Amino acid sequence: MKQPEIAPDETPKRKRLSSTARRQDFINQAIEFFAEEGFESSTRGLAKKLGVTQPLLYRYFPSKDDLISEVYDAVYVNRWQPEWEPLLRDRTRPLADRLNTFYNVYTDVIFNREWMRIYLFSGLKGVDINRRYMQLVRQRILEPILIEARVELGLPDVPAKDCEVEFAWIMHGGIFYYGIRDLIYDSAISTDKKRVIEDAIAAFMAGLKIKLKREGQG
Amino acid sequence: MKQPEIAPDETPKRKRLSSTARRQDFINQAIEFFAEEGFESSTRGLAKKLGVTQPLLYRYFPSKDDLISEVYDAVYVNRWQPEWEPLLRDRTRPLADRLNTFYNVYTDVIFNREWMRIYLFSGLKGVDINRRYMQLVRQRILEPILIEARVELGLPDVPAKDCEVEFAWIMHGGIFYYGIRDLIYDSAISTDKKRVIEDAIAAFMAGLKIKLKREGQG
DNA sequence: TTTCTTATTTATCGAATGACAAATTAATTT
DNA sequence: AAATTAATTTGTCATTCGATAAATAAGAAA
Repeated sequence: MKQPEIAPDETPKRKRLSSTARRQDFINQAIEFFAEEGFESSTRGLAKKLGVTQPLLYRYFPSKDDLISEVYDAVYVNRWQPEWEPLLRDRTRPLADRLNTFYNVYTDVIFNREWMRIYLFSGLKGVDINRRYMQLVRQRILEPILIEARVELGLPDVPAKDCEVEFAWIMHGGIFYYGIRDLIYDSAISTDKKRVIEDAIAAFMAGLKIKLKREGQG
Repeated sequence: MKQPEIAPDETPKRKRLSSTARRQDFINQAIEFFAEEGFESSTRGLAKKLGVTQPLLYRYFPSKDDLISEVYDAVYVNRWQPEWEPLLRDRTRPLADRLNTFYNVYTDVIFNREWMRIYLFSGLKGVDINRRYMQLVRQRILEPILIEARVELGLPDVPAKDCEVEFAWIMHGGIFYYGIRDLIYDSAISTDKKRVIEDAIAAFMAGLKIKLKREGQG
């Protein structure tokens, strides 16, 4: 099939974007690209996806690693919502309700192929941003939850013990791993996220109640 | 510094191993190597670790991918212990006891850096052996557990519902994610694995009891 | 229009990669 | 000891990689 010579304007002109717009576009598409192909994938492959030549990337980022750092920031830092934290501390609602709301909105953000794969790839690379992210989860999510639980059970308002944090991690990790099964392995059975979260939280609350009261006695 | 000419025997002679021994050694060290460096790492890097030249690898494996397949088999297939399954079905013991024993011995096998990293790397590559492994866990571990739970609670012995399997996955995933935090992210708090497992199982059993009885009524 | 700036491409470099062929050397067989 | 077999190394090739320098072209300023 010959290309009909109708439109002489069809010659692909170079698009020129403003520096900042182009840069942001590069980062956004780099997230998709590296999430799918891994960080070891080539800058040429990324350039192809972007529809530009490979050296152009180096006009915007000094090196591949610098670009990757920006990808981390865009995924880990920018998508964290500060309103999650007060939500968990809203004592006008039962804690179980708050937890359900939180984990539904939280997983709305992180349960997508991009986020999950970037998280796993960067974790395997040993980048310290992952460790910092887990500290964030611990301090801003899990420890507040444990304090709220004590308060709701009428127990003294003391900081959470390590083994309690570990217990909260089990619930959090269980929910997280559901996302991995769904988005990385395509192996989730139920697609009813809300229901899965509900059951996970119910078990956590039941288990925590027993655990805290037993500790209170011993 | 000159090398002192004391020992003329010191000249590094080539070691010659039997074909099968060499092959097995290659696979074992390839597990370590790829677990640490990722499957994208070079065959030259592996050869250096092995103390041989890179082309020798091609005497034993037709291609890099073939070697990687053998690594999968060695990790996923060979380390699975068939005795785990009857252990879960031993009705002379309370189910909670059986679960504790099982998860302690199971995690003795999979909670090591090699296993965990190979699992995550291959999962991200989308190799189907991961999906098959998860099916194995579901059919040989989780579904049997759910049947045993029904029996112990005096409920009718019917196959597990999807949402029950999902609930069992939450516990399993919670324990699994504890391993990831410990071995991949160095972020586990408690190193008392036994205790963490105990709490996870207690919450699961408490939650399941409620869940099954409620289902039995509705 | 002409000049100037800068976004983008072309061309290329040196290093690293998977893979193969041929030469070498150790062990086994005769 | 000589001959044969097989394990291992040396040498190399074609690609691909991240990165840089120089050339080109689009848009803004004059």
